Amino acid sequence: MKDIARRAGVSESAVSFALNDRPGVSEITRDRVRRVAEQLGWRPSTAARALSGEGAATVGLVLARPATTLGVDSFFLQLISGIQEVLSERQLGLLFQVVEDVDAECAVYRRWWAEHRVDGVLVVDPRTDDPRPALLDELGLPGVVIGGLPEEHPNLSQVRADDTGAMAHVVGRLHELGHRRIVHIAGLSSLAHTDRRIRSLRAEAERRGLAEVRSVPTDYSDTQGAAVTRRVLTSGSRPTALVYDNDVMAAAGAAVVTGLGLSVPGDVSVVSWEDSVLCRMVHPFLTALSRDPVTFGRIAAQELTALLDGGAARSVHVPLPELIERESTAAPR
Amino acid sequence: MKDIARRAGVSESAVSFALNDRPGVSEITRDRVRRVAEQLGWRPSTAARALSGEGAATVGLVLARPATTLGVDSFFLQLISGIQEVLSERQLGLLFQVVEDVDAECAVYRRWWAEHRVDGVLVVDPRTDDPRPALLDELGLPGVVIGGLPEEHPNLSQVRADDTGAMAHVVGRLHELGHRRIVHIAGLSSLAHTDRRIRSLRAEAERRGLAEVRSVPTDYSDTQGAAVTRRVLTSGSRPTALVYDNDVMAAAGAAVVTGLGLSVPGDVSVVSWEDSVLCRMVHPFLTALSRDPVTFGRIAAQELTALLDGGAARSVHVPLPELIERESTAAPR
DNA sequence: GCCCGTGACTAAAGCGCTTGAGTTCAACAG
DNA sequence: CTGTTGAACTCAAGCGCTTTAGTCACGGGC
Repeated sequence: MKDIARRAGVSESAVSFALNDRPGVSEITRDRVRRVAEQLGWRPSTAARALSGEGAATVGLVLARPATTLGVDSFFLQLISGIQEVLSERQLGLLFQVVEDVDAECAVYRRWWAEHRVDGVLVVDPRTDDPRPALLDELGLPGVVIGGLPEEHPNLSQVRADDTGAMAHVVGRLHELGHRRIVHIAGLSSLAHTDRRIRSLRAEAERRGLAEVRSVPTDYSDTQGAAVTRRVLTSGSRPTALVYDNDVMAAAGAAVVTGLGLSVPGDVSVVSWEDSVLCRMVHPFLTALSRDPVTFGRIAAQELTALLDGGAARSVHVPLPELIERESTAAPR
Repeated sequence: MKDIARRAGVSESAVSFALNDRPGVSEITRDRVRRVAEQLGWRPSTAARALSGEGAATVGLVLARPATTLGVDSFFLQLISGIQEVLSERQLGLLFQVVEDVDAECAVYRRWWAEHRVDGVLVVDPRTDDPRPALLDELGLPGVVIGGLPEEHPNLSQVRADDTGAMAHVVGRLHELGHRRIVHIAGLSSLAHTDRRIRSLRAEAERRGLAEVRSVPTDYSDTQGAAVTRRVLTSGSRPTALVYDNDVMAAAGAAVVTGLGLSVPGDVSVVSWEDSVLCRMVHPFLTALSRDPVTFGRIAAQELTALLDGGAARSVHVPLPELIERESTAAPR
């Protein structure tokens, strides 16, 4: 900037004003300064900016998952890609970290905030009893929760997926087909959306007078998905429809169904709460709820930038996922 | 730091020395300062550090892929998780960005470096004719290439996968089983490792006197994997073994094989150059090369920190992937 | 002709840390 | 007892930018 000032024949402050579209310089000087800056290939040093109170021009995202559980998930990279679309428009960086558990995640937030590394964070995988909102409050760190907590929160924005609506839709469709015994092979019970889905299922079943409907939580792995499937199909009165909380379990589960000599969808219908190549890769092709993680990310990032611009926290909803009916659902025989 | 200095009764510089394990303070003052700092919950401001010449304590990683191609890939999150293990030990942040293409990637490097946002970068998906090494050279930006370029490079470290060895192993095993007509359904031909695998295949086939062996490049998608599989199986003399450059294509391909009324592995053996849940989810289970992306990332991050510490650039190799033989490979009928 | 207001621009402090050039003082050799 | 050394510590500048409190000149109203 000193160079620019010299070459443009003005003071450093004038350069700062000119380059930041602040009043205090005439249009013609502004232009001159801009040209010189361009010519010199000047870029603001984020460090200096951050130091003089502007914030770090960076948002943080930490993913709390053991290394082994990673990579089952196509959801995340797409989410991030949506986030980036918005962030890069505003020249915001994304500081990313993966850690083992929520405690470590909290520690990361503390550190980032103390070191002035981020201006705000995107919180994923909200939990039923989540320590993070309180922490962000305590720190005063702006954040948006991707997925939605059970309650509203005065300082955090939330991007909510309508799990209740989606569940009602799925159950409705299955009921319509004639299913009355449905088992929901759920994900981690510590996650808020798992809990939400389980409750919604119960509520919807009640509303429709379906007695034999229940949820079984798992860890999302193909192994548990398969194990639970085997168990529910071989004990008690057999369900005619299975709803899986992700694609991997659905695929593994469908394989178990056929392995037991039953047919999909003849004997058992299968629905995956996540669409991916996998659903079109196993036979029969799996009926799936298709969410749009890219849009999800985009919205979340927008909310965060709004928050950083001083906007008030709020809750927004992403569009209801669409149920793509493929070959794995039909009326029960 | 001013506060710490005051409370500990020393100058700010003494505090700096004490906290950074630099000589110039007695052990007893150092301890005192440390205690006060601890008590005050002090954390260095990265911005200030960066500004006074210390670097940004951050490394960059940009992924150049169109949004749609993302998420097919379990490789990346695992890679990143390995990277993080090493980075977080050293309190280094990871600045992450996904962009559409390599040009955009180059622009990001320029910006990051000009803005002093990163100290070094991890370069993924090296290409046959890659503009990035030259750029990093021009900028003087330290980098390590994950995957390995065709040639060595004076300033960039490389973490190389032994594609040649792996290919030799796969072909050797198939030959041993009695296969003589092998088709390699490769990935993007612009990627260096694709080229390497194609060459290795040719070389190994020549060495073993196998005439009917070839590679067909694709875009890694299940669609192209399926299409190419159909083509090679229905035209000319039918291969007895197919080697796919990723798991998604292998699974899609295997489905096509059975769809054509052929049996896996009776008529056609299938090998996937990537292991994942998917390989144990389709029937028959797929024989796969099992790499370890976490280790890969860990090694890459280590090389980068070495480089940042002033070490010389060098090439290291990751362990040879293991061929996990499942149900999709056998002697041809 | 004087005063004030205003728009254009400058001077200088400050953000939190590092660092090289001092300063002080105790210990020790001569 | 003096001179020297070196360890322990302080001073102050500087990193690149923002920002507040100016300065300065010009024009218009009285």
